[in-house]
Amino acid sequence: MTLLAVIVETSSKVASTSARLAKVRELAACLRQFEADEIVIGVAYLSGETPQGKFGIGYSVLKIASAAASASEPALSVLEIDQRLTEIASIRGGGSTSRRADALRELFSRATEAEQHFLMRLLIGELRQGALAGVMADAIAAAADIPVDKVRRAAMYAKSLGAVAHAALVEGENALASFQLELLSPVAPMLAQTAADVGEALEQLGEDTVFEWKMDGARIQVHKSGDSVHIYTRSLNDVTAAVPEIAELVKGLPAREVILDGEAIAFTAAGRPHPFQITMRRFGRKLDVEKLRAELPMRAYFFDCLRLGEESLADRPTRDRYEALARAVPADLIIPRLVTASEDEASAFYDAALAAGHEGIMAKALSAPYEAGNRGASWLKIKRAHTLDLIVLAAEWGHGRRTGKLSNLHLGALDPATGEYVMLGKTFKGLTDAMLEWQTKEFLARETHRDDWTVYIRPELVVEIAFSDLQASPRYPGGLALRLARVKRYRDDKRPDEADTMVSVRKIFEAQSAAPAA
DNA sequence: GTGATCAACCCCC
DNA sequence: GTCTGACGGATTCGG
DNA sequence: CCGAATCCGTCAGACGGGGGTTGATCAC
Repeated sequence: MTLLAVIVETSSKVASTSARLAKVRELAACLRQFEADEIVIGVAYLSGETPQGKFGIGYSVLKIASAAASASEPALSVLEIDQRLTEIASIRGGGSTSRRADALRELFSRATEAEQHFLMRLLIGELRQGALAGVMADAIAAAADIPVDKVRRAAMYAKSLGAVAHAALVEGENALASFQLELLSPVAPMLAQTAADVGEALEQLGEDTVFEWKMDGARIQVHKSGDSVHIYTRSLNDVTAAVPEIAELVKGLPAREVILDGEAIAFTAAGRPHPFQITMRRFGRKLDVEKLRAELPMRAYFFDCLRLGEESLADRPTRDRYEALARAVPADLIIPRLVTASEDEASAFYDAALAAGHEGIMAKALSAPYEAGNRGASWLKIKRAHTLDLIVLAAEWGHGRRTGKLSNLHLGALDPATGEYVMLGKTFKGLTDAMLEWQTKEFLARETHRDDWTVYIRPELVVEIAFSDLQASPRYPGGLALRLARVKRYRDDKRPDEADTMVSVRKIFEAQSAAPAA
C-alpha cells in the first residue's frame, strides 16, 4: 500500500530541479513502488490530473476546505484519496457546494500540511512541478525499460496515460501493442505549427504541399460505427448532443465505419461564417439545443480521415487519407483545398479564404502521416494578425516564475470623443525576461494607485500589440475586446498622443464584420 | 415559492 | 489560443 | 578527429477572450 506522502515527496523532488532527466529518474523510481491497482491513480496525480477529471473544484471551494486542521503524520493512502475524490465528485444538486467543501475539509484534516498543499495544487490544476504528461511518458518508459516511442504511440490511442503505464509495468512491452486506433474511442487530434506566410510554408514543406481553408470554429472528431455516431472535441469531450445536425449528417453517410477530422462552425443565412463567439453559443451547449438549432445551424467541414472501413489510415500519407476522405464524404462537406507549389497560387487561395470571412489557411505535407496528439511540423497554420499601438493603463503582479514582476498588461486606447482611455483587454504574452524586468521598473515609477493585484499607472507608455480579432465584449466599456493579444515591442519612439485611438480600433472591427467586396 | 442575478467553474479558441 | 525559456539530443564548427 | 558551440524539437508554464452550465443568493 502506497501512501500519498510518497507521491508528495516525489513531486517535491521533481519540482526542485529543472533538469528533465532528473525529473524522469524521480518519477520512474516512484512508479516502480506502486502496486498494480495504484498505477493509474499515481500516474494521474504525478501528471497533474485526477482520474475523475475536472469535477467542479476550484480555488473558492478549496479555500474553504483548506481552513482544516492538519495531521502531524502521513496516513492517507493513494487508494483512499481516489475513493474520497470519487465520492466528492458524485455530490451534486442543491447544497452540494457546502457538502463538497465539508467532505474536502474532512479529507484535508487527515492530511499533513505538505499533503494539503499538494492536493490544493492538484485539484486546482496547477501542480507547477515542471512535469506533466510529456515527462511522465519518458518516466513510464524508464520505469518499465521500454523504448519511449512505444509508450508514446500507445498513449495516443489509450484512454489515459495511466492505462499505458499499467500495461507497461504489469504486462510489459508486448502489451502496448494492444493500444490501437479504435472506433468510438477518440484520439488526441494532430495540431499545427505556425508559418508567417505561404512563402515560408512552401519553403518548409517543399513541392508536395496542400493548402486548406482554416475556419474559425471548433475542432471535431467524428466516429461512426454502424448506427452509432459520436462527436468529440479537441480535448476529447463528447459533444454529440450539442450538434445533432452533424450527427445526423454523419449517420446518413454510406460508410459504416469511419473516423473523420474536421471543424464545426455556424454560418449566417447569407452563407458567411459567424464570428467564433457565435459558433460557441451552440458548441458544447446542453440546454435548449433544439431551439437554437433552428436559428443557428451548425455546419461541419472535414479535412482528414483516420479510418474508413476496417483499416486505420493514421500512418498513411496525407494524400492517401484525402483519397479516403473523398470516398467517405460528399464534396460539399470537404474543406476547400488546393495542391500547388506556386507561391502566387497559394497567395491567391489565402486571399480567397480571407475574403470569404475565414481565419486563414493551413499548409500540409502530402507525404506526412497523421501525428495524433502532436504539434507536427508537417502541418502549418497561416493566419494574419492585426497590429495596434496601444497604451498601458495598468499591470498585474505575476505568478509562478513571474512572481515579483508586473506581468499582465491592461491595454487601452484613447476615445477622442470623451478624452477617456478605453480598456480593450489584457495580455502577458510575448514578454521576454528582460522586458518584464524593464516594465516593472517603469510601471512602478508611473504608479498612480494600486489594489491587491493591480498597479495602475499614468497613461504614458505605448506598446505595439498584435491580435487576431476584435470581439464584441459584454464586459469592456467600449464593447470591444482584443482576441489573442500579444506584445510585439514597446514603442519608445512614440508619445501617447501618437498611439492608435478608438477611431482606428472601431475601423478594424467594422472592416472584419463587413460583407465581402462584390 | 419563484424568477432574476451573481459567482464559480469548465471548455472552446 | 500565443509566446518565451529551458533542456537535451543532433549537428556543425574550429583548431 | 574530437570537444565546444550552435541548432532544433519538445515540454512546461506564463495567463488572455467569450461562451455555457450549475448552484447560491437576493428580491418580491
